[in-house]
Amino acid sequence: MENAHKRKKQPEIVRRALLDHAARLAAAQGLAAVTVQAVADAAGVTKGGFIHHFPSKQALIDAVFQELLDAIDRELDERIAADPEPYGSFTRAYVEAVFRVGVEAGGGPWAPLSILMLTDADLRALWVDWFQARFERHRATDGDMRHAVARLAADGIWLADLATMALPDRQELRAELLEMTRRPR
Amino acid sequence: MENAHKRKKQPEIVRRALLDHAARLAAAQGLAAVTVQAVADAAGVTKGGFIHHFPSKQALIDAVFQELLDAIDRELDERIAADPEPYGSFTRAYVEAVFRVGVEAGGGPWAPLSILMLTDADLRALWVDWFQARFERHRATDGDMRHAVARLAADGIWLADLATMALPDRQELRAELLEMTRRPR
DNA sequence: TGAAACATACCGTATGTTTGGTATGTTGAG
DNA sequence: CTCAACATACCAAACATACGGTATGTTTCA
Repeated sequence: MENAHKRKKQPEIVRRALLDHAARLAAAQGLAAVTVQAVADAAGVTKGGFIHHFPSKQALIDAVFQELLDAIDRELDERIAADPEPYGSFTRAYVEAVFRVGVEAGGGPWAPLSILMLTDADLRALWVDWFQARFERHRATDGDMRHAVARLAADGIWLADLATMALPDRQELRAELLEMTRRPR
Repeated sequence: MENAHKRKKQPEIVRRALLDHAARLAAAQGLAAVTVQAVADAAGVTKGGFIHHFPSKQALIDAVFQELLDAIDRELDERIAADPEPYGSFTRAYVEAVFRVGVEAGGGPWAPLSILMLTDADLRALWVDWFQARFERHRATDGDMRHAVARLAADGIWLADLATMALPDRQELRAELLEMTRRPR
């Protein structure tokens, strides 16, 4: 993507590249590595070009975060819709989504999102708001203490993944957490 | 602590202040806010004074991290020693230590330690090593999957605390996790 | 008096942002 | 249809700031 000056203009492509590379950089090397210069370089654009698409660095970060949040939102919706049993369906979707990360190459939306929210206090607040609102919708089916424990453990898992910490057998762990979402007999 | 130049010199006090304020800053505003200047100011000292006690910023960060790790290590030892039942004692200590944070004012060692290890990759590695070694000592009593789940949930809890996320009734949650550390009947 | 415990002044660098310009696309009046 | 007027999409450079670190001076204490 060299010399954008003399090529056909493709603002959507550039904008997308900026968002993607920012997320990638954050996941790979932390938020500190997400500098305007680095992102611009990765997207094949100068700092000026960067600032044309996003008025500030924070604006880009916010946009990335919002996109990731939306992606997770959609993923949860899909999983819940595909689940025949309403009871605990939200928690199951949450757990499954987290476990998907370890499998996927890019790590899905979770990896960069984790980094961002752990580093930036404002984004953390956004995450909290999002989760509260989301959980409110599922309180009837996922309000049990066991569900809360399962989700908290899931959080612990992506935290462990983030730190590349060794974990007990993933499949067994996954089964255990999913079992907690079922109605106790 | 103004004008350290003309007051009685108290190196231990200053050194302590540097460590404490660094931890406090990290917990409150992230590792990015822990600049040499900010820490020095908070401790009522100039950059020169800072550098006299710690040869570099990283040296301070490392010292803070090591101190927090030691503090947690001791806390776990004490709790385990006071626990009459060996089975699951490490996990119980871990869970209880995490729950103490929400109660304590400063947030205990966990808050700053979390921020540090989540932001700094090298410190993360140190944490992982520490935990591996620590866990190895307790594999016999705390090797069950239920123990792992309880600890992961505990991690999720201090993460929630970090983000000041609302949680279900803490006492009930604590009881649930502790129950998971007991021998299944 | 000498060393420890600071303070002051300064440097190089990296970063986010601003500015001023240029090339490309779009639109609407005649 | 066309061409002037405008808007969009960039580039290149300069700028201001904040950072970590160094070098050197000054005060206090044993």
